[in-house]
Amino acid sequence: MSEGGRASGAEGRGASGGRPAETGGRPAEGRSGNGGGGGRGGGAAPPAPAALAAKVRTLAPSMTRSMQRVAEAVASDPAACAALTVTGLAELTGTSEATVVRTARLLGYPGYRDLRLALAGLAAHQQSGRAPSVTADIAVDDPLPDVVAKLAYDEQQTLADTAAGLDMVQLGAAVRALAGARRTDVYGVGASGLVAQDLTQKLLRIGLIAQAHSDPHLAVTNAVQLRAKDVAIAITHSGSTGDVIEPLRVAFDHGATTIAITGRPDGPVSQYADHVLTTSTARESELRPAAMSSRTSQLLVVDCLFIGVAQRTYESAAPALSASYEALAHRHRSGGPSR
Amino acid sequence: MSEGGRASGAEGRGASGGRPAETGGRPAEGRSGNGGGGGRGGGAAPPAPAALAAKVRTLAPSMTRSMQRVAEAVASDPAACAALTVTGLAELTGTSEATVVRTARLLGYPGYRDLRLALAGLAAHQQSGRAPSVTADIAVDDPLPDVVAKLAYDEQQTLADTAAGLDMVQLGAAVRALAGARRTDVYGVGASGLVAQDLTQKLLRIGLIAQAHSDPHLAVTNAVQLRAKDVAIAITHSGSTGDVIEPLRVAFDHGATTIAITGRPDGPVSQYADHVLTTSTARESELRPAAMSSRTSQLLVVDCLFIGVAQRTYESAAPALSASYEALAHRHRSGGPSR
DNA sequence: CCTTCGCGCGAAAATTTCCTTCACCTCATC
DNA sequence: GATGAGGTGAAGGAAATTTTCGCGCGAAGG
Repeated sequence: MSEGGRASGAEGRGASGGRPAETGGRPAEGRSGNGGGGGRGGGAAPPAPAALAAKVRTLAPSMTRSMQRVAEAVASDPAACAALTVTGLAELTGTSEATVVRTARLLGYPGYRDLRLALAGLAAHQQSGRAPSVTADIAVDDPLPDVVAKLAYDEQQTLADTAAGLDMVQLGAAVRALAGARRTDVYGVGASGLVAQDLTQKLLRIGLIAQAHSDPHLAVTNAVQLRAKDVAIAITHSGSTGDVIEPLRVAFDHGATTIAITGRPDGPVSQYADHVLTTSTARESELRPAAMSSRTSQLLVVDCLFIGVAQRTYESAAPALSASYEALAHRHRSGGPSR
Repeated sequence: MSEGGRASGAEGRGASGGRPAETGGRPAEGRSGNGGGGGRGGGAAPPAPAALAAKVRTLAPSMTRSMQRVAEAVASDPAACAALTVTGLAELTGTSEATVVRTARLLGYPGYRDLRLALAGLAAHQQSGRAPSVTADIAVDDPLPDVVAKLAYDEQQTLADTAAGLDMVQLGAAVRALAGARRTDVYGVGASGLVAQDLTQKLLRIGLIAQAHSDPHLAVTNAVQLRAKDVAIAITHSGSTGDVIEPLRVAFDHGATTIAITGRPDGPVSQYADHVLTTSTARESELRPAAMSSRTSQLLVVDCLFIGVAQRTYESAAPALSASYEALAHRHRSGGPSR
């Protein structure tokens, strides 16, 4: 075979651009018959992107009986055929390997191998095509895979909504306040309490002084200590959680810069907030309380705050980050994953 | 690219005799096979439909250098790799055919042939999706709007990867265990501790008995109390957090059903886990530690668990949900401060 | 009805591609 | 510096794909 090496001739990195063999030019079109139509190098025959079924129908008349059987099998169930070897497909269609290869050639591929690749792509394409009910609410009898898909989709949606709805001016102001704060208090109860803690953990990691409060009494007690240049953040989805508003009000009255992260910017909490960051409110269903998606939204806002602050205080944040990382290293069991 | 000085430098050093737990037998044999749930024995590991990039990132740390090169090539340009034979890809990555095959195996495919097929499918998939312009890492001098966009995009990606990579068999088994549990303990420290609390809060809301532990000592103390029919869940991104593994081990030894939620399914934590739920690992950058995206991923898994359990226990969950909702209603005020 | 010819078809050889085994080499540990 | 445990690639074997070649069926002509 003069064609010799696609692979061997590759000689490496150039390969990424064009495929090895073709670029070099075929030595001699020794291949008789077949009009060379199959070769990608020679003709302008596109490997057929996804319109395979159409091609099958177009070419069907010019096919022999056996080839039609193969073509039909391929067109009707690409996924199944992609999983079969040449021998398997031959058996399935009651034909021979040679016929399968001939069919692949007729469809425009150099051989069965490439047809199979295209088939796999087509199958994947079809797979993605069907996901119609994902947008529906989660039902009690949804199978697990649907639950996962719906949840992931919903949360993605929440993220997009949040990002789109974030007021950059408010965010910027909040970041500036945080970056220059002497200390920062974060108030949140329930699910929002976890978000408050998350923010606190992050701020501590870059060397800032921050504390989260879930206990309303302690929160107020601490809020009294705040003064100008300090920052207080209240996190509440409803915007009307008294236990969180109260400490924020105290902080506000004592001259601290106050920030509210809420899904209801028109709620009571905003009264005492210098800056309001709005989280998105996703539709809720019985199985999926609002708290669930609000958490996702809140966390994104918190992350944005964190990154923003880290950027502005990069000089001190970077060392602090690595320091906290180092400090934790030994907590990971040695003998762990080898690599 | 992310591997410069990979985080795991910490874990690397110890490596005293511990094979990655993947295939290794469990320390305590003779436990129920649990309906073939165990994925390790060569169970029905899904060959990964389109979540290949995620899988690469998940498994990259447990790969050798050469394999990482192959994996990276595959992940960065699936289309090009799909066009290459085993020899071609070996040359492209400067490795040997054996290494390519080994990598394919590690990614969950029987051999390179099947990886190649999946690659073709992935390529077709990417073809349809637009190339997002915000894939770059977050830089120190990024303006705030870019930060928000990138963060949101990254987290969306993380969600998609997680959903795609979740093993439904394991998830189903975990849900069943939780739904039938007498009590549930959840272990997590640091950022994962917040996720543990989140899960606990949710389970409590539907009337289950659950408790989160961040204190390793208390966690172990509690783990001793567990017995068959109880469930213990460990949440750790690294898969090698001793403070979390220890209580899980104790629970495991006492006969409880154990579940691990980790980004490193090959890590030590899996040794003591009846069911392993894998979270996705996003690429990390200096400003965006891995802990950040792992949290998103973990939360999705936790949400899936929650919904799954709520479905299975709907009769009791629904009333419990509304009851807890009612109980909190008065905490939200419409006007001024109360109390 | 028989012969001749063309052509579709498949079995098996030829070849490429993929997988496995084994020995070498590197690196880490003692 | 010795020792051992993998990572790594080269070569050989297995499986796939592609090509070759001849059989058999049906049609046209004798």
